[in-house]
Amino acid sequence: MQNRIALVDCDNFYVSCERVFNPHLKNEPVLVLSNNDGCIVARSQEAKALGVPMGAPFFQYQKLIQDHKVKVYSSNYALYGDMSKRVMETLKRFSPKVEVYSIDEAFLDLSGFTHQRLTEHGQLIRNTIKKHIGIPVTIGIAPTKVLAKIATKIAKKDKTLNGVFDITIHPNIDELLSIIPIEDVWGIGKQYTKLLNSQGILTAKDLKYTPPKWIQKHLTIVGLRILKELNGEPCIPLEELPPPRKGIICSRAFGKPIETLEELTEAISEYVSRAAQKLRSQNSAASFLQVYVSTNPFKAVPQYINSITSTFLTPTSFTPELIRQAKECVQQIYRPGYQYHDGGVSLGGLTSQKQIQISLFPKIDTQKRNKRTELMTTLDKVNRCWGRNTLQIASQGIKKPWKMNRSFVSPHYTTRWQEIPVVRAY
DNA sequence: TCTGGGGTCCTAGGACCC
DNA sequence: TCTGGGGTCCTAGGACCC
Repeated sequence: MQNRIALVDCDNFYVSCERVFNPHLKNEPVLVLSNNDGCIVARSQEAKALGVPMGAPFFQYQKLIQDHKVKVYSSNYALYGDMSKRVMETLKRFSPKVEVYSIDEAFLDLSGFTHQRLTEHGQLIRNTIKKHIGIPVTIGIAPTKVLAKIATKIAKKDKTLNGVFDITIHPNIDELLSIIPIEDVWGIGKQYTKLLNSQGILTAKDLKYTPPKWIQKHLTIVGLRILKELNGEPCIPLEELPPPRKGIICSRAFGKPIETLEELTEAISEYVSRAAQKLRSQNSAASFLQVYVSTNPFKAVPQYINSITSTFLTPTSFTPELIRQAKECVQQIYRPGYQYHDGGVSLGGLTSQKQIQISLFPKIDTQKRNKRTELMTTLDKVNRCWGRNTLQIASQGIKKPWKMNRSFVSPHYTTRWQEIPVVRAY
């Protein structure tokens, strides 16, 4: 059976999510910003056409934004995450094997559909997502993931394709590959582009015919897989069930610089609490925790960056215990006289909550642990239902002056009862 | 004033073991 | 006089992704 993979890629996903609930944004230039309104992370076609680059600092484009009346939004991950979930659920109707690759992309196994016209099937998927969720998508179909990525790229560029491109119906794939610059190939980043270009390898086609030995030597086995996939040989399997995360990070710039130990402790406690919740949601426990802090490298102030790791005797997912240990780290790491700009917590050495090594005094231990588990389960349930931090640990603070800035955030249309859009008939 | 956040995988090299 | 070799585990660093 021939291998057929479809990559379904949401167009300008964050912008599209905002547009679903605010039709006035249609055909207008729209931007979505990163946390703290720092960088531009999503752009509508109209904004791209104005020359706003991906990842650019927001403040550098203020003038252009005003001049062209560009609509700007802070990131609203609650909304995007929920919309993503809906898209993915709908996709699962079209193939029994779906890999949710990122918030806005999924690979579908369409190998069983080869007798059908896959382009038509793709159109059906596209129309259904648009109709049911309101999100526009582009679909690329190919024998391998790397080629499906390229097919999607082509479908985005060539408007006559109507958002769906099956690369296998093209009579000459090499011809297509010869106009794809090497840096547009999935898995080839900046450094590899530099290296490959220095060898005269400029396009996807060039890479396809480079000696595999040379590629493996310089681009490791990862590069070799890309080469094989370009040749139509599947090497990167579809993963339906994502394996549990091996580490969990919560790090973020503070809404304003922090100078006191108290505020730093609060902010780090908050980050720990969020990381712990992610940890429990995948039923893991952490065996060590790392705290890091840093000053603002873009500012002419005394610089200080430091991190510290602390391990647990028994892996844990109990927020108070994680926070207690993190607080000790903060105390060790904190130096007065600096303006702390950002900080983070990472949880590592993750093990399954069920496989935690039982201590020498199981009776006491098990009892205590069960109570803690119950407490955390309840806390997560309450917060899921009533909003984050309905229940929280005292050291996370109340006022939170360091909280991130989101000046242009849209309502949580789909995840908060109070913010559901209201339609009025006049 | 304002410059993102969260992940993965691979390799090389050192420590250690038998 | 002659001083091995293979395996595993861990970590740091470097590449990549969205």
